[in-house]
Amino acid sequence: MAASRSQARALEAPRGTFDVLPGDGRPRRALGHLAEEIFERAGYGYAETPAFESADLFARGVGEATDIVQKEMFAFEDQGGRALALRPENTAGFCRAYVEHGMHKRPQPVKLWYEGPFFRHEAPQAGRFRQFAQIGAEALGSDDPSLDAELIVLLAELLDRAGVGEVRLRLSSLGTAPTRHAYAEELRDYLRTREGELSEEVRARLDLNPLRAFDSSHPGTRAALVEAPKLLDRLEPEDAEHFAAVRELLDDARVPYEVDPALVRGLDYYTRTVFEFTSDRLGAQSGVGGGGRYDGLVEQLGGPPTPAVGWAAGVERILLAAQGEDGSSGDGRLGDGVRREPVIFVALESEAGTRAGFSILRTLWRAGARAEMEQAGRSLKGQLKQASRAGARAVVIVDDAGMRVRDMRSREEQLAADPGQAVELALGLTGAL
RNA sequence: GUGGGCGUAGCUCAGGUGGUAGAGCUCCUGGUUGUGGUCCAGGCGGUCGUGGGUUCGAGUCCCAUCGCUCACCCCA
Repeated sequence: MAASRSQARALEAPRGTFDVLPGDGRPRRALGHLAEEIFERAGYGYAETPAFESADLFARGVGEATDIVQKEMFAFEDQGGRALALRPENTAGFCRAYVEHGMHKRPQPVKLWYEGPFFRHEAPQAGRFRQFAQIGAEALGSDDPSLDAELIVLLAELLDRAGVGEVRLRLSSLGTAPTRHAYAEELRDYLRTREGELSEEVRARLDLNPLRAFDSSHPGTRAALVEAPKLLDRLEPEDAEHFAAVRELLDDARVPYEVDPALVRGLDYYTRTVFEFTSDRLGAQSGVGGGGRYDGLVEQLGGPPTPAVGWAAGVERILLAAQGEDGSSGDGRLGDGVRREPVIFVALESEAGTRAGFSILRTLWRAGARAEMEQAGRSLKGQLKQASRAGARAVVIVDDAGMRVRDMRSREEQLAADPGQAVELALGLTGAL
């Protein structure tokens, strides 16, 4: 993966980015197609927002106190002095678009899905990049628990059909903002009484966001948290009801999950339901997809009060998990099913053949056939080898005398009187006629 | 940002105790195979990450630096 020449160094892809080469391209595209199929069936419309937005959107949307905003944003100024940032996630952007385009006037809920690149300035690691792709879905405009369940079911289906293998689904509820804030106070007070046992990081964050203590792997912190009050026990009755309804629907759908009171998502906007799918096929970055409800976000961004749910899944992580241990095939579902039409290869035995060959190539394309022509000056032997590699069923060989069509299976050749007949013969061999 | 591992041809890697670069694969050519998927031969391809130092001489030793990678952290 690493280039090595110093000359090339300056021209390497930036740290934390990667090139998608043809080999990786197929499963990647297949994942997108799979997502499209799943979402369209469920009534989700494809939407896109810009790859960069006003930096303020993320500060207000994602949360000033989050790591994402505090230290991971690619922020910059444009020539007009506007403060912009590459989007670190999509929810804030969709909410902005929802407000900007008055989507609250549409039939609710508005269901959207997306796929695209996101940017976070983090130290790269297995499954973690500075530019990465996410597939995600959001449903805005209803607090119905069936939306929470629906989105989780859709994500479960996507992961399953992508072939990521066994996943774990953790589920919890954060309640609404006020209960969460009250709980944060309570937790902070509790943790203060055991401050000596906590890790330095957790102590430093105590004021900013005590809930984050639950993410810590520090032994002392974990021990102190065992006896800590649980947010789930502090939910308002209607939040608890909502959570129970979501669980009921998941039970009915036979989606296995575990309720994990320690599940705290790192974005400030979450309310009520939160969830995360993890896979042990990944390294330390075990999360393949996750999300939750963000009932206050649209309003916070200047829109009408609008409950909403959504999730995002990491494309690279799904691909990584779907790859399996052996590194290549794995469950092998992504893109393996696509049947490809046979190719017709146009071989040139003389330089003068280029014009005739190119004309035949265009005719084949217009006829809807897959066709390629020799363009590297190879010997005929090399051309046939190339035709083989390209998956050719027929080869049209053009020379000074005329042209003939070779059947790559029987190795038999037929003379063609003119280009029209050559095309006909070739199409006949590939079954395209 | 911090720590561990690693940086030799496009890819995967060899290169005890320093002596001035190799293999396999890929690609191309020729031969063979009925002009292709086998086999044989040949060829293209490397400022040994970079800079400095020690030395008559460094891919091999020392220092620095950059990059990759894994982990912490955080998250998709």
